[in-house]
Amino acid sequence: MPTISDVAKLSGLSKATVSRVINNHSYVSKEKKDLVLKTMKEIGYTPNPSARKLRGQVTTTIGVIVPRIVNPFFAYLVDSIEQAAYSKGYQVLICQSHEDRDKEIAFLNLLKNRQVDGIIMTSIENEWQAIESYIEYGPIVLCNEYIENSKVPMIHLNQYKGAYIGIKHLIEKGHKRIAYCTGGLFAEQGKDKDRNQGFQTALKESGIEVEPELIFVNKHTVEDGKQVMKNILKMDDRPTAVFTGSDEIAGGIMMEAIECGLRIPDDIAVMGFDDQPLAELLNPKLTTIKQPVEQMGKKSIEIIIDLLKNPEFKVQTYELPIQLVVRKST
Amino acid sequence: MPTISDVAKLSGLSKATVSRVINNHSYVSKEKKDLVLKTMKEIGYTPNPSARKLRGQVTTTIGVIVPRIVNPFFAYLVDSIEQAAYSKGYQVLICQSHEDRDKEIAFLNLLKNRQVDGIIMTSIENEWQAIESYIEYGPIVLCNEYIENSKVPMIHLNQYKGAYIGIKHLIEKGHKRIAYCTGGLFAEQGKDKDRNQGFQTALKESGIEVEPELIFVNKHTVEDGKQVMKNILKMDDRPTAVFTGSDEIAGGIMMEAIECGLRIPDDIAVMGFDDQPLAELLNPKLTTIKQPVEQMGKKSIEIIIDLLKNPEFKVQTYELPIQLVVRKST
DNA sequence: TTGTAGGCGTTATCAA
DNA sequence: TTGATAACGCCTACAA
Repeated sequence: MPTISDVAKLSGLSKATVSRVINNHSYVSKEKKDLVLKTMKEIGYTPNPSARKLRGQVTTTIGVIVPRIVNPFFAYLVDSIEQAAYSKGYQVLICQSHEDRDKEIAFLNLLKNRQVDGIIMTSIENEWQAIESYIEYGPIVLCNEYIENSKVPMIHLNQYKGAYIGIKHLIEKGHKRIAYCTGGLFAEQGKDKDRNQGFQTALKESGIEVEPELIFVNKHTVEDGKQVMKNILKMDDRPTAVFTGSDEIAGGIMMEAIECGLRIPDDIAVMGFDDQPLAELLNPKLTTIKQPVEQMGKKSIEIIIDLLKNPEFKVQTYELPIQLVVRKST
Repeated sequence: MPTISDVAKLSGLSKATVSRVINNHSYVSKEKKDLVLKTMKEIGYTPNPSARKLRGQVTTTIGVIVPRIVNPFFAYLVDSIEQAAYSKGYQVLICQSHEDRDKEIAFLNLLKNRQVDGIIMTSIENEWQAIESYIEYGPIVLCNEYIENSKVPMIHLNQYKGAYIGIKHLIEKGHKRIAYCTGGLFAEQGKDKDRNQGFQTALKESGIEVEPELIFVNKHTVEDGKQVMKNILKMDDRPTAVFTGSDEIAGGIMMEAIECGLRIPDDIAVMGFDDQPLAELLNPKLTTIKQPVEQMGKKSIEIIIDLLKNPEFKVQTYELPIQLVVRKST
């Protein structure tokens, strides 16, 4: 692999001059600049990123932490982030936390180590305080997460509203007994608390009581959805609709329901969350809450780059629109 | 960020000794070793990867090139590779080529630049010759691709057989007019040529002619599948079955067919490829060809690490089993 | 068993 | 406008 010294030697100039050309610094004569450029091309020179990072330059790399890439929601989010980054000359380092606290910390250390210029977090595993302590090493942007009183920019959706309009839709369709699946624990604090509140408010406004046996917590996967449906089938007094936390859970629920001869939405209505490509592939097509993944990715990159270029950049919160997509499952 | 010098100073030892401890070298007294370990923990020291890479050490990083991460097949493949790598102490750098030749070359340059120790390629965009020239910089392993007479290890599936058993299955079910979707161009060479041959052989064995109007080329997405079905619906003499190159195309075909009132498999049988989670979510559940993604990932990592540890490692080809999964769509 | 010193490739500072 | 040089953090000959 040719180095900057090779380029210097071959063009009869100093490393310093070559470096200036590489980094588009001023005070290089057009003549020498062209010579350097030509030589670089000739021997196929590429700057060594490790050396650059070590020297303490900008890395033009942004880390993106996601729980798992096999979750299509995050795959699309990462993809949109990467494309936005690429168009601005940045690389993206994809980091899967696999919901592991230690891995998350290890990725945050990339900031300390100057492996990345900034980090976009799409999920949070550790205490916020621990995470926030890393902002002294570089910008952190929250994408699709929301933390009260944090000092970092957040690009997020109004999850409260998402659940609210979803449940409202079910109520309008005449449902009164609505099962509810959350990824968290239906607690006041923690994951999905905003959605939980949207759910409760919507019910309350229609004078419907929350029935604890219709709340399913810690559900994430297709398999979870199947289990939920199995439980519902055992009930004497079944709910007439199910609101879920993701299209995948909804898919599992539908699969199991159809397997057992139930008709959707006549026997039971099912509602997803995310609006993944899957939603349109299900039969009947899934009514769901659309999250504007592409916009979130683009905005996150925009913000983090602004922050990089101007550390005084005003930290604020961006809320993107979330909307109901009515299809055939409700 | 603390450096090795900080650890050395604080523990009253030299950088060399600290380095030896970090890298588990011999000839360090237990006493000093413990002292160093303690000091490292105290000040939260982590070695700087850039410095290590620059110094020309192993990076314990393996690059994985995929076309796009939003394709679930590749998402699962990457995930299995990452998990296998992690369990052996390696990191994985996920590289999306987005089917761009230049990006692929840029990623190959990671090898030159010593950013990664080796590269696993799950797709190929450039001429093989150009790619192969990079093996002088480090091992390249092909995963899910096959190149005649290459000098690199390959972990792949018998795609010929995949298509063959799929088509055979349809024929056994009594189908004689079978539409065929490929990601490539139905050429003698190039992408999907093995599948194409399996398709043709299976037909020939049953005395069925290939009907050019039933061949759909360059199909990849759900949207493509919908288009294919639209074309089929316009035909006077419709095929009774469709063999596709991925579960997603199959999903698009089913969606459109159902939309237009066709029953699956009675009016038209549909067959996928991959056995993604989606296959079980479709209604009816999709008959498909299962690709052992997890095994492929694991094997690829195994091979590339063997190669890293022993450059004399004998290069060979590994074929993993591919199998038919019969569900309800055929 | 431990320490010293040099160099990996780059960029910034200073001097010319 | 250009060049020499030091420094980023680490590892490894070589010396002690």
